[in-house]
Amino acid sequence: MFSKTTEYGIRAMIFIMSNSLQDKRVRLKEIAAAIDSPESFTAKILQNLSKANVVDSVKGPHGGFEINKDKMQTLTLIDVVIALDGNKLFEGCGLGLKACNSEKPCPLHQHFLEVRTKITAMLVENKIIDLAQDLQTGLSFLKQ
Amino acid sequence: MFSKTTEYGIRAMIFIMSNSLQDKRVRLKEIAAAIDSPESFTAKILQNLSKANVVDSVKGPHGGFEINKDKMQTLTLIDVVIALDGNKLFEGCGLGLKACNSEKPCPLHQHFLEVRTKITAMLVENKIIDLAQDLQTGLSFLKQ
DNA sequence: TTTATTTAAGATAAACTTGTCCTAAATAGA
DNA sequence: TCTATTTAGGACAAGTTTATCTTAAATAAA
Repeated sequence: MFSKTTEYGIRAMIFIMSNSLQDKRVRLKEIAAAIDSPESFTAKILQNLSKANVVDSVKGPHGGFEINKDKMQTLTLIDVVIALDGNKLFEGCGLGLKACNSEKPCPLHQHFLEVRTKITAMLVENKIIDLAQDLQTGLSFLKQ
Repeated sequence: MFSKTTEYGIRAMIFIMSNSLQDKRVRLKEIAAAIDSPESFTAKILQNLSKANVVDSVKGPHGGFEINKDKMQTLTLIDVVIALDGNKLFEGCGLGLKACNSEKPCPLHQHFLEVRTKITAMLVENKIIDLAQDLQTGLSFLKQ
C-alpha cells in the first residue's frame, strides 16, 4: 500500500509529534532508534518532510526535529503521504490505463473509486496528534 | 495499489475471458495489442498465470491462451492478484512493523484492517467473467 | 574564534521491479 | 519427417526504490 518511504515517514512523524507534545525536540538518532528504521534513509525522508514544511528542523547542538504549535492540531496522515509520495495513491487508473475516466472507464473504474475513497477518508480522518496520543498512552507501538 | 505485473495480468485475463466466452483461443500478440502492454513482459506474466493454473496455454500453431469452462464462472480478481503478487496486499503491517497485531498494534492497525477489508471485498466480489461481459458490451475498455 | 553537534545535500551502491532478447520445447499441418 | 507457429524458460538490461556514505552548512557553547 504505502512505500517504505511513507511507512518510515508516518512512523517518524508520530514519534516526533509525541515529543513535540512535551515540547521536546528530537534528533535523527533518537527517531531512527525509536521507530527502528535505517538512519541515513530516515534522514532523507525527514529532509523531504522538512522541505515540504510538514516538520521543522533545527541544525546544530540541541537541534533536531519538531512540529510547530500551529500545525500540531491540523496535521493528518494525508499531509505526510502527499509530501512523500505525491498524489500517486489518489490519481491514475487502477489498471494503469492512460486515459481512464467515467466516460471511458476501465473495467474496475467504479470499484476502484470506492476503495480509493475509503483510503482517502482514512488518511484525512486520522490526525497525527491523535495517533501520537495513542502511542503515549501505550495503546499502540512504533517498532517490532 | 497494484504492481505493473498485476495491472497487465488483470487486463490480460479480462481480454482472454472475453474471447473464451466465444470459444476463441488468443495468442500473446493479440493480447498485448488488445491491452497495450509490452509483449515480452506480458509473456512472463501469462507464463506465471499458467503455472498457477489461472489460465491455460497451448503451444504451437493455433495455440494461445484460454480459460477452461470449469473456471470461467468462478475466477475472480483475487485469484489473479494472489497468483501474481501473492499475499503481499493482505498480510503484513501497513506501517511495516514486523510484529503488529491486535495485542501490540501499530497506530494504524484498526484503520488499516478496514481498508484492507474493503480491498479484499472488491477483489472477491468481482468475477472476471462479469468484467469481460462489460468489456464486450462496450461498457468498459482495456487500453488508452 | 574554535570545537562539537546536528541537519542538508549530493554521490553512490544495493535490491527489486519492469522490460527485452534469445534459444528450447511443443505441436499442427504439409 | 520437416517446417512454421507458438508458448516456456533463462539470461540479461534498464529503471525505480531503498539504503549508505561523505562532505558541507548551520549553530550552540566554550
